[in-house]
Amino acid sequence: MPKAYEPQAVEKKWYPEWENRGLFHGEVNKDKQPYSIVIPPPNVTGILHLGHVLNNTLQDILIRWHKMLGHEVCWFPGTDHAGIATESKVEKTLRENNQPGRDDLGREAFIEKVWDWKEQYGGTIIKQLRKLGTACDWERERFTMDEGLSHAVRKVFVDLYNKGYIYRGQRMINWCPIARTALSDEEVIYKDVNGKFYHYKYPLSDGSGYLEVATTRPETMFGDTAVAVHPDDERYKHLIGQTVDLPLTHRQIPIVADEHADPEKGTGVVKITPGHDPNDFLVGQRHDLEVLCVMNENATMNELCGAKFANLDRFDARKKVVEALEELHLMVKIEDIQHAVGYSERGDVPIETMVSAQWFCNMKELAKPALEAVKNGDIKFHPERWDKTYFHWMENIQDWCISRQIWWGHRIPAWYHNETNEIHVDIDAPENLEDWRQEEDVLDTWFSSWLWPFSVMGWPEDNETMDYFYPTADLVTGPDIIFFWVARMIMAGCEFKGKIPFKNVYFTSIIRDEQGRKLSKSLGNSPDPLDVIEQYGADAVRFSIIYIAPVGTDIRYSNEKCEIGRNFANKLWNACRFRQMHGPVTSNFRDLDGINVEDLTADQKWILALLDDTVENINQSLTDFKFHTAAHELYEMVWNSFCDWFIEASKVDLFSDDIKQKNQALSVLDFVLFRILKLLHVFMPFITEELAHQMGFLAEDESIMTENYPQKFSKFDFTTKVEQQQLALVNAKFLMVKDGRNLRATYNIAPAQKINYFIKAIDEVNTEFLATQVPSFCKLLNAADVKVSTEDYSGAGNTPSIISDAGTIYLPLEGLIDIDEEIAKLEKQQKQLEGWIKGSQAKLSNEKFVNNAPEKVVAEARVHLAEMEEKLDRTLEMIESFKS
RNA sequence: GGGCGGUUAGCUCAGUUGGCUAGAGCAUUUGGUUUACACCCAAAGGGUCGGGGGUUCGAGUCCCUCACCGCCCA
Repeated sequence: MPKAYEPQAVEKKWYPEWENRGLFHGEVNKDKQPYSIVIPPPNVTGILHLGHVLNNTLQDILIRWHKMLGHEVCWFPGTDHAGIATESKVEKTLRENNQPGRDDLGREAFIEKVWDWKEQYGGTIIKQLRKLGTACDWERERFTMDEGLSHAVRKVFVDLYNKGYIYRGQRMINWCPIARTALSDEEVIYKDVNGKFYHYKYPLSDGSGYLEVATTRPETMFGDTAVAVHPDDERYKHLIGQTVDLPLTHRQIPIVADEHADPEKGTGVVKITPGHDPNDFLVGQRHDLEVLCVMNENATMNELCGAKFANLDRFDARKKVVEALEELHLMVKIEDIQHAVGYSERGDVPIETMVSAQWFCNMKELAKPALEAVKNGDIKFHPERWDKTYFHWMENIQDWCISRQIWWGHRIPAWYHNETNEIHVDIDAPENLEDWRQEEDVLDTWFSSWLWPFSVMGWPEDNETMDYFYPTADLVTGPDIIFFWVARMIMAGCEFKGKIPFKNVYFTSIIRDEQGRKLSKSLGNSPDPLDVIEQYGADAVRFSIIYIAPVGTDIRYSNEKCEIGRNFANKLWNACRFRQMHGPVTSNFRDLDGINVEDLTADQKWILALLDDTVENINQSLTDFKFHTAAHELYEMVWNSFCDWFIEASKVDLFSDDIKQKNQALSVLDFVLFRILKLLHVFMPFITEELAHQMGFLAEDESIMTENYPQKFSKFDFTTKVEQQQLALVNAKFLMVKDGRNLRATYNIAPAQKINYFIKAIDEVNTEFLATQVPSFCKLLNAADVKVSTEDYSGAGNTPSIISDAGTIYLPLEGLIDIDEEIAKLEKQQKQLEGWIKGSQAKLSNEKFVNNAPEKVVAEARVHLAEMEEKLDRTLEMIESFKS
C-alpha cells in the first residue's frame, strides 16, 4: 500500500465495476421494502456545478444507506430538456459559427439541430455524475422529451383541458424580449435598481388646467387609456367623467374613479396603461377600458406610438418621450428612486408585462390536496420552516402561464381548423390533418418536470415498477425551485396518481463562495467540480461538502476546504495500512467469535462501546436528514477516538509476545475497522470499497455496497453499571495521559526522551485500575516507567505535577523547576476552583433549584461539587508542600 | 410593506425538549524524523454567545425589543 492514498485509480476502477455488476439496478422485489428517489433532472446540455455535487451526494448517501439497510432501492436518473435555455444556447452557437439561424432554418430544421446538439453534449452531465460515484439506476435513465414522457405531457394537457383547468386567453403575462416568449410569474427575478420617477402633466381637455401623474415608465404613455383618481379624493371628485388630452398623441382619455389610485401617493392621480401593467389591467377591466399593446415582441415601440417613436427601443423611447414632454413644458420634476424591476433570467433584461394570448392552467383545485398533504404531515419538509413558504404560495396560487413561444419543447396538442377555427385538443392529431394547423407554442419545461416522479416510471401505462416504487421516498432539491418544481410535483402526483409523489423533501443549502456570494459563471467564482475531484478525489469532495453543509444555512465553499475530506481519507487509508503491516485479517472480524466480554481489555471495551454509540448516532442522524452531524460524528470517532487513542494504545498488545493477546487485539481492530468502513461507505464509496478489499474483509466478487449497515452490536452489553464504571476509568486514564504530556511540553522535555512519571491515584479503585495500565501509560507518554500508588509522592513540593480526575500525576524533575511559578500556577487553579465551588454551593443551597431541577441534574451537581472540593484539597496540599 | 433565516474563538461553523467549567475544524504559537500517516503527532493561547430588557432556581438556548446582514414574496 502506498504511504498516501491516491484516489484517481481507485475511483476509475470501482465505478464501472459496480455498474457492470448491476449493483445500481433496482427491480421489483416483493420480499423487500422499496426505497426510491427521483433525481432532480439537470438541464440536458448543462454541466456539473457544485450545487449538483451537494445535491447528488446527499441522494447517494440516502440510496446507499437504504440499500445497506436491506431495502430494494432505485434511484431514477435523467435529464430535462430545459426549453428556453437549450434553445438559446443552440441559437447562440449557430450565430457564433455563422450558420443559418433559427428563423432561417425554420421549425423542423432547427429542432433537428437542437437534437443533434443534445446527442452531442447531452451526455456530459450524466458522465460527470458518475465521477461523483452516484448509484443511479442508469438502466432507467429518462429524458423529458422521450416519447413516453412526451405522451404523458400530452395526456395531462388534454385531461386538464377537458376538466376546464387549461384554457387559452388574453391575459397579462411576463414577456422576455430576448427569448421572445412569455414566462410564468415564477420565472421573473426581481432586482432593486436605481431608476427615476417622472412627474408630468396631462392637460384637461376643457383647457381648465392639468392633472399631474407620476411614473417610472413614461414610454408606456402611448398605451394609456385613462387616468384614475380615488373616488373619495375631494381634490378630483369634480373631474371624474371628464377627459384629458394625452400628450404626444391625438387621443382623449377619460378620468375614472378607482380605488387603485392612492390619494396619499404623489398627486393621487395615476395613469392607467391596461396593456402593460397588471394593476392597470384590472382597473381597465373594471372600467371597460381599451387595452393597447404599444410594443413589438422585441420590446421596441410599435406603430401605435406614432412615426416618431415607432421601432425605437423602449429605453430610447423613454428618453425621447421625456425630451418631448420637456419641450411641451409638461414635465414637472424627475426624482431618483430605487425600485424593484422584474428581470428575465435568460436575457438578463427587464421583462415586459403585457397582455397577450397565451395558454393558462388554473391551479386552484390542484392546489387543495397538495396543500393538505403538507399540512397533515403526509409530506414533510426538512428543514420544516419551508412549510410556511409553501403554504403562502399555495394559498395565493395564480393561474400558470404554460405556453412558450419557442420551438424546443412539447408542442401544445391543440389544432385549429383552417376554416371554422374550431379547436381540437387531443393526444393525437385530428383526421384530415391538412385542414388543421397545430398550435405553434410549446409548453413550459416545468409542465413536463412536474410529472417526473411518475413519468419516469412509465406513466400513464400501468406497470409493476410504478406500483412498487411509487410514491418515492425522499426528494433532495434546492429551495430555489420549491414553487417551480416541488409544489407542482405534489399537485401533479395528487391529481394524476391520486397519491403524493414523495414523503420527505430535503432542501439543500445554497453554496456560496468564501465571501458569501452566490456562485456564478459571470463572477468566475464557480469552480469546476471535475477539477476539484481530480485534485482531491471524489470521496474527499463528497465528504468535505457534507462536512461543511449544515442544515438550512448557506455554505461558504472554497476548494481548500476539500482538504478536510482528502486528509480524512488519507487518515483512514493509513489506519488500514498500519493494520495490514501486522499481518492478514483475522477470521472473526465480523462477529468477534470466540471472544467473551471478560476477555476484553479495558481499552477494547472502551472502543467497542464508543463504536456502538457512534453507530446509533449515525443511523439516527441519517434518519433525521442530519448529514452534517453524521459526518462530524464519524470524523471525530475515526480520527480522535480510534486513531489517536485506541490504535496508539493497542500498540502495547500488537507488539506483545503474548500471541493470544496480540490476536485478540487484531480481531478487535479488524472488527472496528470494517464497521468504520461500512459506516463511511455511504459518504466515501470508493475508498471504503477499496480498503474493504485490500484488507481482505471482502472477497473479490463481493461489494461493500451489499453489506449490512452497522447496527448496535448485541454480543456485548456495556450498559451495566460495572461496565460503565470501567469505561469511566478508561476515560480518566486518557485524561491523565493528556496531563502527563502537558507536563512534558511545559518543561521542554524532548518528545523522544524516555522519562518517568509518578501517579498518586485518588482511591483504591483507581489505583488498582491504573496499575494495570502501566504499559499503556508508558506507550502513550513515551515513558520509561510509571509508578502508580496511593502513597504520597516523596518529591511532592519539589516536582511539577498536574491534578487530574483519577489522581495527581508527577513528572520528577527535582530542582529544575521554579517554585514560585509553580505556586502561582497552583494558586490560579485554586482561585478558579474556589469560584466554581462557590457557584456550585450557591446553586445547591438554593431550595428552589434542589426542588425544581430534575433529580439527575441535582445529583450531577452534587457529584461535581464533591469532585471540585476534592481537587481543591489536593491543590491546597500541593501549595503547602511547595511553600514548606 | 409582509414572511423567513442569520449574528457564538482571527476565519468557517456545531451546540437536541433551557441543566456539568460553551465545542470542532482551519489559522496562530511551541516542540517533534516515537516501528500507519508531515494529507502527520504532541502541547498551548484565543469567546462578556450582536445590543438592551424580561421569564426562570438556572438562558447561547424561551419571550419582547433594537441594530446589522442575507433570502423569498408583494
